[in-house]
Amino acid sequence: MKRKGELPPRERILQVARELFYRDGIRAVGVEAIAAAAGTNKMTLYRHFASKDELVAAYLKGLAAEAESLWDDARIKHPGDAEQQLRYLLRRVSQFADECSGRGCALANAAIELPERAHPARKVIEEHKNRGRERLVALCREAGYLHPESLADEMFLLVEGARVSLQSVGREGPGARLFALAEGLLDTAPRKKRLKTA
Amino acid sequence: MKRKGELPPRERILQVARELFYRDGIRAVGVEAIAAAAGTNKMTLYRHFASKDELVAAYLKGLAAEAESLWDDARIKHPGDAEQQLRYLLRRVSQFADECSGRGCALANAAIELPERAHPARKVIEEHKNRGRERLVALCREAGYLHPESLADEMFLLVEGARVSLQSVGREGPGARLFALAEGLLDTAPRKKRLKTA
DNA sequence: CATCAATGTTACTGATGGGTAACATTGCTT
DNA sequence: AAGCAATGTTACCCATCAGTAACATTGATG
Repeated sequence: MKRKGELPPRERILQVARELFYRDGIRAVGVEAIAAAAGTNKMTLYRHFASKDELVAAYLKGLAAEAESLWDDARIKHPGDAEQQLRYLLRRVSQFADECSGRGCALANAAIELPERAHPARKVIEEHKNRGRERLVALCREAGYLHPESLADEMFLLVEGARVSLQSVGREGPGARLFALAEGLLDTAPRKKRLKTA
Repeated sequence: MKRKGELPPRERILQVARELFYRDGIRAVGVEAIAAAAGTNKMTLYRHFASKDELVAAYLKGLAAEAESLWDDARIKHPGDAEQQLRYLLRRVSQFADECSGRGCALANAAIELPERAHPARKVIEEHKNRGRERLVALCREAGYLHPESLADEMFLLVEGARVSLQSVGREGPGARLFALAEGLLDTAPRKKRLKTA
């Protein structure tokens, strides 16, 4: 049944999982619905994923990888300029918040839906968020800010808050100010004195 | 079966719902489990709540009411002093974030678990969060800040971000800085010139 | 053409979940 | 004691869901 021009079932399943898990919630979507929407069936799904939990973990891992490629984009667009990289990331994240249909961050949502410490998805989520925080601190430091950890955490909280609040106060809520607020931070946060290296 | 000294079944159910829904998630907890943990049974539960969805709405309404009593506390403790009220609220919220077992805001979590626009819980959540935002703006204005909406939204995002990030980066993460960051905001945000009224 | 791996199909299990019916019990009130 | 409302008990119905077994089909490769 392999029609040319079509992705293999595993990829189709992951793609559909992205849409359905994100839109309706992980617990609200059954594996059968995913298989059907992917043009395949439960049996094939279970040949590629050991369990629903593993499918969820794979789904989140794909999202995390994609999100982390943003950092590479930033480095490529503004090589050597940490502050511009920060602003670039900020722009992209704000833009996403504006387009994401009000469901916020899929990783954060999954963490809320799956509180069991042992769930395979939790490791993916925690590692992703922690890496993001560390990278943010590193960029803030590289950009010469005086208190990089504090500034990075503030931006982190603003971004997380903007995405989660989409669901309760909507796109017109406080999240709409994310870009302006965070850029204000970058503008006014204290920096090291620029010592002329020449 | 009404033993003296015990709360009536409705209250016991709501209390148990608070614990279980919050700890394990709404979709993860069945009504039967709640009834049993409340020392009663499904039939009695359904005599007090038309459906699980209504029980969820009632559970969240209770939480919202309790959270909103914080504003009254603040007004009583610091009457006429909007800035001190803000700092008081901030302290209480930070303290909660430190003690809440890492599951963050039950209202925000519920919004993530229940994306259906028609769910009776959504109205409770949205109204609660919007009221909170409005009250925050009002307090910031009353405290004489120059840009009350902007300042209020920034605090709102920090608080929401701190609570949601508990689940992915833990209590030692960026959320641990919530109090310091938000107080810094109150310290440095621009205010109207204090015109002597005397 | 023969083989073999990947996929499809159907049907099933066992568990759980929301919700209800019918009837028994309790305890307060008069 | 009688009555009544709230509660308890048991047994259901029906849907859904994760996961599996057994078997049929396809398609590319040799």
